[in-house]
Amino acid sequence: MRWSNFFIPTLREEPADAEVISHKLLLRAGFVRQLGAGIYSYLPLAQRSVLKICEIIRQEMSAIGGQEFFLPALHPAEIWQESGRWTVMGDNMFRLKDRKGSDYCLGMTHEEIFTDLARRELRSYKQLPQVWYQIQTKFRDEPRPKSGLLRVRQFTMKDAYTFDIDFAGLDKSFDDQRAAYCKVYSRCGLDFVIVDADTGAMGGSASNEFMVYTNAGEDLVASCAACGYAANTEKATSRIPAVDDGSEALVIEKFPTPGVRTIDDLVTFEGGAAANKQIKTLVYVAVAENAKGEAQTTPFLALLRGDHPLSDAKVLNAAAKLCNKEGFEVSAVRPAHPEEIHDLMNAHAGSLGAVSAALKNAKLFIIADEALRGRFNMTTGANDDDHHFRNVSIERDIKVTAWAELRTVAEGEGCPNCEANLRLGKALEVGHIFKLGLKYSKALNATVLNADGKPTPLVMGSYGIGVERILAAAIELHHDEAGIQFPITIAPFQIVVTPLNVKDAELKAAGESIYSELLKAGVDVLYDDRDERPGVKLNDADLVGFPFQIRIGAKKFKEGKAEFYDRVTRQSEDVPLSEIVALAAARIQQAMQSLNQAG
RNA sequence: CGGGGCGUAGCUUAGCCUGGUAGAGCGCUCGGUUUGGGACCGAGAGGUCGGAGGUUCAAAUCCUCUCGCCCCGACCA
Repeated sequence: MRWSNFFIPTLREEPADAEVISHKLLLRAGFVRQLGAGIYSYLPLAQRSVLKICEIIRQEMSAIGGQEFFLPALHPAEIWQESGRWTVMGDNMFRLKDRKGSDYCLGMTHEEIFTDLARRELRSYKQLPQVWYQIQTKFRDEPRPKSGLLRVRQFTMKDAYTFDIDFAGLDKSFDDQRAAYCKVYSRCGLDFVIVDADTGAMGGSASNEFMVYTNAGEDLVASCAACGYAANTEKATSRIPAVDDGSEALVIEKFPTPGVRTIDDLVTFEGGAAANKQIKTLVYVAVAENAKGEAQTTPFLALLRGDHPLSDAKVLNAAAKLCNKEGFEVSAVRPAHPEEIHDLMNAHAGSLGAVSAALKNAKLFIIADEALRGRFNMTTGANDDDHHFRNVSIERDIKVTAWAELRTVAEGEGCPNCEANLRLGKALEVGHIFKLGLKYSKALNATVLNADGKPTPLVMGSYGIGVERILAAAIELHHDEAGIQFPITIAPFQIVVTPLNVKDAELKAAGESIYSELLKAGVDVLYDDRDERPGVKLNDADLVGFPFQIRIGAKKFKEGKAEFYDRVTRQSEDVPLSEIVALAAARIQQAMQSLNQAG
């Protein structure tokens, strides 16, 4: 490919609309252009990378017996109504009508369509297992598209579905997919962690998310490099050192704390207490709804160690267990309003506490964090403005309704499964695999005859990879101030050959010859034959992120040499012209192998 | 859906408060010089100021409505 005829509209200036790095670089390096919110056109460079990612996926799917399909993106409503997800998917589903007024949608996933095919065509357990997949465009009407290719309304997904006769078969299929996913991400140059995840609207018994640590991510993940533990912070737990409370529980004592409103205030207050010796008392309200949409609220207290942050997700779970009433289900929790707090507690935020003797309402639910279990000689509010208690002994002085994990884990705390420490950070979901079980086969009545001749529902799994997210995540992970540093397996080209001045006939001829020899050697090469200044060509090449460059300049050429440049180290080495093609081919092969054999 | 911001040439933007000829840099075209990290000289092309309505002698500028985009939150297989 010759650069002069290849469409690479690089931008010198940063596009105003882009925020995250991958978005900026994809625009600047000429990979994508935006058509609308969350809708992007992939230009030739992006398409080349996407196709390479797809090819890696295909290889790994084939390796575990996957068969590629191509199913419709346009679906009649009936099949979604049959599974019940026509309503479950709500506003996230793009819907439309045909000329006759019949309802259709654009597929946001393909469980229904694959299951429909399976129920029509699969007859016998002897045909199982089946591993079916496709690489398809998905449509989701995201409430808030953002961050370039990271959260969009139209995107490419590899979605696979497995059909087994029993759950043991599903376990095997799931493990195969999981292993294949590890290979796919490793080959694409992504560091990832696997977390246990909620099955959400997909249903089913187990699921894993494949996450890449990047600040552009939307989830907070805690993980342990030593043992592989990883969890969303909505679920993650950790080991923390015990706090020494002294040898014996002292007598509880009320004392004045004028002006003290916060944990920090009390730390510095004369006669106060360290944050980890305080009990933080938060007033929350659980909101429950019944099927008619009627709402009920239940106030409760959440207790935490003074220096521990509350996890919204964890407190919601804990409250849901406690506050569900006949026909009502807790759907949300919120902090109580200041008036509500005063009505409940007789004091304002800053002087609140859960000590039974000072509680206005003795029946108030109290959920305490596990980190407080067994603690004594602690300090907390007295439910009397400007007063606190010291020497509070949790089990003696507070009537805890329920103990629960309420706190959010923090960077560097101990892994719950081993002796190492947790890493905490924002992460991006690049894949999600589910053990669906019987959910869809039952809903759609997809059965085969088992060995006893009885109809048995198919046991299913479903497995998704966000293709463009791999591209964007690779850029988030691999870039510098000059541009992208592509993992060679998914780079649009493996190498660019750059004569620094094409008006110099000798340089041009050398470039042409190296280019054609690399082509002959099977290298994926771009030839920069543009009549541009050297600075433009070199900056463009760094921006686009080709892993290697061969630079042919007048000075070195006179010595019979050209330069072999490595995008990551940004170092070049002088190589005799007669050897440079062989060297480049060897380096490229080496780089490809080291990624392809990773994981 | 709540909060905030922004729509002016292909890109980045000034002008808007205080109404009066729409400007710059980059990019683009032509000619010349130049060629190792986004050159220089000269000449040029390119703008319904997101859209509609209103106020006014006069609207990019003020008012109303509307569409679109970005960010934060809610939401999110």
